[in-house]
Amino acid sequence: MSETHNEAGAELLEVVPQLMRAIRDHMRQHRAADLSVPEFRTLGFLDQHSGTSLIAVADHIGLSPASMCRLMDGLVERCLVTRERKFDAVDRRYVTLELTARGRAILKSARATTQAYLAEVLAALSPAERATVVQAMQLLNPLFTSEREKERMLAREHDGHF
Amino acid sequence: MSETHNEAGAELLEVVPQLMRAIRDHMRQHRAADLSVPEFRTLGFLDQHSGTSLIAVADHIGLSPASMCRLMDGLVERCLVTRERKFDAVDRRYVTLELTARGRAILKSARATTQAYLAEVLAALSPAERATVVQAMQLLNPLFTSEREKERMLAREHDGHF
DNA sequence: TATTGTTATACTCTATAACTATA
DNA sequence: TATAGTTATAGAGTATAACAATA
Repeated sequence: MSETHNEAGAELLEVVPQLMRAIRDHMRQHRAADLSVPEFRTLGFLDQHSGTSLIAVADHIGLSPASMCRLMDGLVERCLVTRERKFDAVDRRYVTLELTARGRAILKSARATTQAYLAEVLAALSPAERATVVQAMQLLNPLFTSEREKERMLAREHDGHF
Repeated sequence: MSETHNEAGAELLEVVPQLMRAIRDHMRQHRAADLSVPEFRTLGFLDQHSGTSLIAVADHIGLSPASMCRLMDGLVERCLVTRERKFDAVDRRYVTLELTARGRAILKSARATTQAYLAEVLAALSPAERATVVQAMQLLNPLFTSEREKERMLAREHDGHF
């Protein structure tokens, strides 16, 4: 366990909570979209994986199935997502989740607003510095996907499920 | 608002919540220290700013004074922090917050454990890649300190308070 | 009047456990 | 038996508002 490992770890531990708080506070203040961070991420996942199942979303976002189920209740109630049980499905235990037109619109608007806020803050950096940030995020991204999701993605390759 | 701003913003929005969840989940699982992320950060701040006030900590961590007061109740109850009203103080509205020996020990242990976890994950990166991560965090750190804390640090220069 | 800190209260987020339906 | 999803319940975390003491 070298010094550089620990230095990077220490920096993450210092900075990530601040970043997270800034993002969360911004989203909370911005009443237009009225999405929590997990709700926002859920809509983003459904946008890219239309028709996916509850457990798949839960694994990706990192929530328990029960919590995701409740979160989804809220999204369905607000008409941002449709949740269907298809009785002619191959496996009738699965539910089919899709964005509505309204869900797509809200996602787009929330994404634009939050990215604009972040862009404003990041404007203090030089283009080269921003490139460093992008690069770091791309390095970190694959390291912190949940074990469950990795298993699911492997299983998908074999089964062709979803 | 150039493309690079938005790209960096988009990456942050994608990756930061995942990082945060990994950190939080790890801390929650690790029952030894039994600290939430804000509690951990609070101890860290008190370690570096011994004798500071409630509002100063609240501003730094990004919690309302009321929430920080409750969080501090818990730390005091667990004998990790002392909270004193000094009746010979210059300004008797302020409270004096300090780590106990136990608080310092718990902080050190929690920091070691979490950094070890992160180091393990970051071991998948090359030294150069880890350096990129460190650099990015150091760039982001000053950008996301709260407005209130900036004001407070300016005021401190004038007043010599704390 | 303004600020520090506290208490009261309520709401959001999340997890665990127990359950149903399907495989 | 095992898995997908749901419901019930409880706990953590946080905010707002109202308040006390001090400036």
